[in-house]
Amino acid sequence: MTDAPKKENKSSVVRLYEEIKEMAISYSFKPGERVNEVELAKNLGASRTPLREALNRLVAEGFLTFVQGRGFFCRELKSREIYELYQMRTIIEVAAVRLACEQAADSELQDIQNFLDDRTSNFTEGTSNKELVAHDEEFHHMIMALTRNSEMSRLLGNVYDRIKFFRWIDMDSQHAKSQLEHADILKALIARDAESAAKLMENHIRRRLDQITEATKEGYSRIYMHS
Amino acid sequence: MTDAPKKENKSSVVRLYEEIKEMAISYSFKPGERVNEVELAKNLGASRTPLREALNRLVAEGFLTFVQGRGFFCRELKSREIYELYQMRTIIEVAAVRLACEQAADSELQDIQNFLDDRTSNFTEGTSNKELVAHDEEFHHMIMALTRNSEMSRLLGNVYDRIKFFRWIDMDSQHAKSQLEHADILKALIARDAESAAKLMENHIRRRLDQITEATKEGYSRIYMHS
DNA sequence: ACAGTACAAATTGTATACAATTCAGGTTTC
DNA sequence: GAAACCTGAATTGTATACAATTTGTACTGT
Repeated sequence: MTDAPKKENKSSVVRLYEEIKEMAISYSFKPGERVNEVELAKNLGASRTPLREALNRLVAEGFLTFVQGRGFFCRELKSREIYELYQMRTIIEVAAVRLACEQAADSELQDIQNFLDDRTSNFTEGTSNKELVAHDEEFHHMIMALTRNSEMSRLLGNVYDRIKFFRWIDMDSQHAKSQLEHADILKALIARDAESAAKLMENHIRRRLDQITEATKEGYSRIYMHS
Repeated sequence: MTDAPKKENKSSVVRLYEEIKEMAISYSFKPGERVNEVELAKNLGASRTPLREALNRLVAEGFLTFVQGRGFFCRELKSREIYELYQMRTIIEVAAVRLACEQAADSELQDIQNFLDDRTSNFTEGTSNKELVAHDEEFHHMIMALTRNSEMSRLLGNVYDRIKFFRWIDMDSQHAKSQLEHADILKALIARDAESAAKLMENHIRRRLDQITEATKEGYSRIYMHS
């Protein structure tokens, strides 16, 4: 029996939170744009009360900003913020891969190996960027799970969501190299070589950051980028 | 003149958020206890609408939990969660002190030196635990600020708030040793010795965690502690 | 032209009403 | 005696009403 037939009793707030979060991740709101509450409430089929509760959560998570008396706004596209988030991501994941090296069971590493093998064979030309990013993310989340630190996992999820838009743009010609790097990181983990696993992870992420800054400078999303 | 007569520009939501956050930090709500919305709203002089908006923010920040149809609850006192937060704190701060070593201006390090000197001379027997913790926190925030990473600063603030209750309990006989360790960390920073600064910071925090786990095991707050 | 102003429209801020759900208790049933 | 089951009270979930504030715009005087 699967999860399907269960009575769907998600509250409005949770549903709205998830839907609006998706919109924020993909920049359905334009950067800096004010969120019109009555309009959004009507579009999502709810009233302003649960809507504002959801918006307040998203403010706390860094997807929106809030100005007293003026309302909720989409976060800006600041390259500084992207940089900071990538720096944070690096720090967390490098530490995570070190912890994983000590704590992971052999079988867990084997699971990740299987996951990678499975995907490389199933890859086709038609795979979308979003799917590639999702796959990439899953690898990193699997490593993170080995730390047994749910707070850090949650944090990493938040960071990933906030930079996802840029990863979608950037994933074009990177997934092949990226997959090789994943394999290398895992190899170091299986060899229980924390030092080189950490180094590989650091370079892996730094390279992505370099690409992003390059891409934004070259105008991939110049329509949006402000500073 | 005190706070009363000035036109209070802050919205209800922001005021409620701050007040309830203080209550959550200090466990004015008992662990696991449900937050009664009408009662709390009455006590804080507002209606349920802005109250719930504030509560939703605090859920997103990890101070409260939310269960569909049952309402908002004070977070539990799980030693596992404390451990995870301390581990996260260690990772962030060790990385921060490394970054600070590269990036800080000499004058900024001198400022921190002055801050420490100032406080050691101003310390008296009557200083409360809360003040000592606040002073301790400020040192760490000053180091963090040297990374120029506002996202990491914000995160560290959240982590500190969530473990503050335990630091209050635990600060009793530690501040003297703690201050010496702060001086050592700063010395390593001034010498631009990232490796030893990182090592000192790691030990500094690990020792606190050891004390906390010890303290909780010995029953400092057995009234509260669940698992 | 342009800064300032007045005023209407749009929008946010908050209280309240009521529906939906959960909870507490006593009662019945086995 | 314990589990299942009612039923009214308490509590949460959400829509709506209206007050407070902000915004857009036409108008005014210089």
